[in-house]
Formats: sequence, C-alpha cells, structure tokens
Amino acid sequence: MFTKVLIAEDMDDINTGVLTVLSKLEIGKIDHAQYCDDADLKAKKARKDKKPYELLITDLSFVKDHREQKLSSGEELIVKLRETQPNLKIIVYSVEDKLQLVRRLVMEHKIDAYVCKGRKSLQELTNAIKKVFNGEQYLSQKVSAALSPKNDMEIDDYDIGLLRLLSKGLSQDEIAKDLKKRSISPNSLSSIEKRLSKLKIYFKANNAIHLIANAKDLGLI
Amino acid sequence: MFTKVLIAEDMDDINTGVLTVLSKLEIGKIDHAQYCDDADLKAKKARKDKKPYELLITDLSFVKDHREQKLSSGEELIVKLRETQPNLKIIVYSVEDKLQLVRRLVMEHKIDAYVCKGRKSLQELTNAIKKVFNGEQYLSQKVSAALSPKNDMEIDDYDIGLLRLLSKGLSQDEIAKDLKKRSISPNSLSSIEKRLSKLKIYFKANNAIHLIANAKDLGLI
DNA sequence: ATATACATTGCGGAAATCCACAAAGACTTG
DNA sequence: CAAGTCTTTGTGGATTTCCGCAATGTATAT
Repeated sequence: MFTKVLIAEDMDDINTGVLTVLSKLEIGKIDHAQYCDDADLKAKKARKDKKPYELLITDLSFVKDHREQKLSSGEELIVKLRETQPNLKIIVYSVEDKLQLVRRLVMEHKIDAYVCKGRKSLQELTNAIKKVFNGEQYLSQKVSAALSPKNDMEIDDYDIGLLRLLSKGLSQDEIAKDLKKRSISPNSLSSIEKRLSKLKIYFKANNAIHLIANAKDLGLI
Repeated sequence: MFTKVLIAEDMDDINTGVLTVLSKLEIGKIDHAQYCDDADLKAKKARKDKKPYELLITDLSFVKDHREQKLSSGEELIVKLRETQPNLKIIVYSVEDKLQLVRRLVMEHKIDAYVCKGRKSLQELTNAIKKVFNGEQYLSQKVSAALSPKNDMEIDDYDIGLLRLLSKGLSQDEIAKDLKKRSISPNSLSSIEKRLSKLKIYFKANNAIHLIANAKDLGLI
C-alpha cells in the first residue's frame, strides 16, 4: 500500500471523514492541507526531503476566504504538481459530476481516479485507492460515461459558453458580436438561435429564461 | 445537553466527520439519515415511541439517486417536521451562503441556527449546538448579515412569485392568465411587465434572462 | 369634496425572440 | 468525383418582450 499520501480538501468535516476511513488502510503517513497553496508547499518540501508523496487525493473547489491564494482550485493544483512530479498518482474526490470536466481531467491531466462524493463515497474512495495502487484506473459509476466514446448529445464548452453569456444578460445579437470579436465560430445569429433551440429541447425548456433557470439548477453554469 | 439528535445528510464522509465531533459532546443518542424521507420516518417513529428528537441537524441539498423521494430537500424536510413538532430545535448545516435563503429559513421556518460548511465548520457546529441548547440562536459569520434590518428591501412575495413563474418557463401572458385563475392581483399583462421592469432596474439586469440568473445567484428563488 | 400621490391597466410601436425553411459550405463515403 | 449528410448561415414572419405614455382606479390628506 501507499506509504505517503496527501489530502487536499478545505472542509474539515469531510477531512475527518476521509481520515477515519484512510486510517483503516495501512498507509504510512497521511497529511492534509486545507488550501491548495499549502498542498503545493507540502509537496515541494516532501520532494526536497527525497520523500515525495505517492498519492494526492484532492477536491476541486475550495472556498475563498481572507487568505490570498495563488492556486484557487484543485485543477490548478493538479496542473502544478504534474509539472514537477509526473508520476504522482492523483485521485479527484469531488461532488461535481460533469462529464466534460471529468473527461478533461482524465485526458489532459492524466488523473488516475475520479470519485464522486455521495452517499457511499467513502467505500468508493477506498476501492479507488486500492485500484490506483495496483496501477489501475477508477471512475465512479456516475461519471464513467465520460470515457465512453458514445457521447452523442453532449453539451460542450461552446454550449456552456453560450449559456454563460446569456445568463450574463447579453442578447443573442450581442453574443454573436462577442463571438466574432473573439473569433469563436459558429458566430452567426442564426447559428446561435439554432444551438439555443437544441439546448431548449434537450433541457425541455419553454424559452430562454427557462433554459437558464434549468442550467443553473443543474449547476451547469 | 441534548439526549436525542437526528442528522440528515446524504454524504457519508461528512456524516462520519460530524459524527466523530458530536460524539465528543455528551449527547445520548445520535441517529442519522441519508435521505429526507428516512429522516421524516425516523422522526415519526420517535414521536410515536414518545421519545421524540430534540434536535435536527440537516443539510439542504440531497443528491438524487435511484430511490424515489417525496421530500427532496432539507427545506421541505424542515417544513414537514415543523408541522407536527413545532418545538423541535433545528440547525441547518450547508455550504449555501445566500442571504435570502438564510433569511427565509430563519424568518419563516424558524430554524435555530445556520452553520456554513467550511474550513472550520465543525468547531462552529459544536458552538451552535451549545448555543441552541441554551435557547440561543446562531448564525455563521458569513451569513449573519441575513438578519440585519438594513438589508431588507421592497421585494415582496408577489415579486418572488413572479420570478418563480418566470423561471418555470411561463411567458408573461401565461403568468397573467395563471394569476387571474388564482385570483391574485395585479394580474394584467401590463402590470406584470411593469413589476418585472422594476425588478430589472433593482437588480441591474439587462433583460428577463439576466434577472432570473441574478435572482438564482442570490438564492431569491 | 378636492387635490394629490400612487398603483393598475391598456395601447402602440420598436426590439428581440422564436420558428420554419432554404441556400451554401464542409465533411464523409463509396 | 459524386452523392449524401451535417453544419453553418441567411431570410421572413409570427410571437413575445420591452418601453414609454395615457387613462382609469384607489387611497390618503387637507
């Protein structure tokens, strides 16, 4: 089993929860950090001492408080650590279940496991740790579809962008101009209308207002 | 100290975290439920056995899974329990920090404490439990502004109703018909337009979409 | 009773949206 | 290359929203 593990997670309740479970596994040393910057520093020090962490378990979102931080999200932390420690095993432990996000983490950042926080996530997390230790990959059932190539009607970054702009109060016409200015295509008013219309069907929304309300409820934007 | 407490929280990691801390307080019996319906059932049984819970600690959001649920949120659970057990002490423990939401919970549902999940929330939670046991109220620093009188505005239930209907996808015309059917006045298309226009000014929104997006961000709906 | 203020309603036109259809371009496949 | 498919863009028109102005209604104070 792993001999040195780092946990990055801001919430103290989750931390104690994870800690009590991990202590049942036979892991030598378990450290934890409540800020991404702290996690980065601890990892740096460990490398300097020639005793680098073998596994990182990290959340994605960290609430901001008075302390100014360079790294503000788990994703940034992952990128930073991957630079200097490419063979570090990484498990993401988060409530997020957006396929697009998981896909990016697995494909681009080469994370080893993604566990969705939920009713039985602690058991899942221990499973994931075992799998990763054996060099295998693990994805929660909920997001396992992220890697299946059959992602037909999938909402992509472009769609999210449209929804974001809409929710920021831009008219469809203004969105077209904005996209043209940033040379993002498609950018005609007509195409934007068509995309939104597709999204409305997908989300069973009566109109643009309904669409944004639903997207917000789903945490999509 | 309390002798019988119920925790409603879906995440198992948080549950163990909360549990380990609560076990340090001298609380007789601590039960927990991972579904709102279960919490409701447990409370019902406890009342039937003449040993009702004295305190409920509940989350607000519960992720949906395969199990069909009548009560899908902590707020619904609170309303349900308040009906039959008006003297039950209630602490809400959630990541949400929307002032309007907290205000509603305190004013309408008469909750006794609101603790924001965060880096030091377990300590806060124990403080809150002690305060509530002494008949006092507790609000996390982050949301304490919810009760300051200067924050209240001229947004009334009618306005909230409009925003809700809008976010449900009704057109302004349909809203007018709906209000007429339920004999809520004013209900003319013109009046509805005017109200929404006021709200847009108040919330600095460019259009109805923007308005709903802002209202959702503020936890108003 | 009259004046005043304010809320409600109606109306009209400009702007934005929704929607169906068509033309042009891009890509795949045989 | 040719045919077929899909995406992007364009167009026209019905519907809805947006906004200003006017008319009516209602309550309050003098």
